[in-house]
Amino acid sequence: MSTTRDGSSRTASPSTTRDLRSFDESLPMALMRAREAVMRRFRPILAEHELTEQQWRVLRALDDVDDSITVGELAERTFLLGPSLSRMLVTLEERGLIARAADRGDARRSKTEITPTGRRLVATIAPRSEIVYDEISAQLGHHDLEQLYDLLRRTAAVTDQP
Amino acid sequence: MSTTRDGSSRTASPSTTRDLRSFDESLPMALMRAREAVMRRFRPILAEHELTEQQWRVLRALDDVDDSITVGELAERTFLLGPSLSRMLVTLEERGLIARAADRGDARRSKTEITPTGRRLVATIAPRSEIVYDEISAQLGHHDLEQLYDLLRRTAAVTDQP
DNA sequence: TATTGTTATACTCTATAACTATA
DNA sequence: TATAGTTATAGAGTATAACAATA
Repeated sequence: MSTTRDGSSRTASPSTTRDLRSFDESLPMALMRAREAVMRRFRPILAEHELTEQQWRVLRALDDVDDSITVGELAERTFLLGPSLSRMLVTLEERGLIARAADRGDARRSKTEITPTGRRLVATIAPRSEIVYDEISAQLGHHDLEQLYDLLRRTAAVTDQP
Repeated sequence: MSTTRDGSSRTASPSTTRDLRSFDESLPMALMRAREAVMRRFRPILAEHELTEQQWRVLRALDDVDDSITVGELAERTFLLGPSLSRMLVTLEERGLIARAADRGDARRSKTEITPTGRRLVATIAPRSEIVYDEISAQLGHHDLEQLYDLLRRTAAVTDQP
């Protein structure tokens, strides 16, 4: 690698002004490429179960919490907008994968939880997800993988406070 | 961090079977969160210039190559599907940001290039992109940032050959 | 017969605003 | 008056198939 990023002009650059890191090497693209590589293996598995990537995010997020959570909380965790999520929850409820109930105490809030059927679906898909994970773990090694997580966490933290 | 990922059951896990890494900690989500953090700062800049994230990817990819490239090549580099790209190119051409011409030699191929207007737009936006980049660079430090790139590259390589 | 790119079609998600009902 | 969630609406991207032109 060893790309010059110290503010000086880059070696192969025809421009005198400071360049963007080349497209292929830009951080957003590097992140997207890594994610694509992971998801490319995983999307067919989801498709078999007629789940979109976003619906899977919702199920996984709900599978993680033991209790039910509000729509707002769920939107934050899944990076989905309220309106998108709202309609997705209708679909997932119709499929019996999630259940909703009004919050006792604050009737504006609607609490969502995953159903046993939903948990079974997650449990069915989970092992296939592990295979992809293991490939990456084997490739990078445990130490480097943890380091990747750490670097990603620190990157995400940079712009957490807008 | 130090999550147990060696195949043994996890400490806080109620399940006897092998768990998924928790949703928040899953690799795709970690990658998405990092990317979101970067793009959250950048999207408003693109919106000012009425560009979507995908249109920006196309312009950046074309700005990178000195020559014109085929639609297929462009699709690969930008992670866009042919039909999506095809329609986007019409829009970008109408805006005078790109130009297309039939390939001499193989009339099936259509070669695309960025126009001077397109390059000016990229040059206008680029410095704002650098600010975001510098924040991350400052936070992680040069060494760790390069390491992040290296780890992302190795992650992407894992599933390159399906 | 295979390849390159475009069109057609249906669906999903994004994004913003407006609305309902609570608080 | 502010908040939580839904509905409305417009637009963009995804995905697959079908198609035209060319190799």
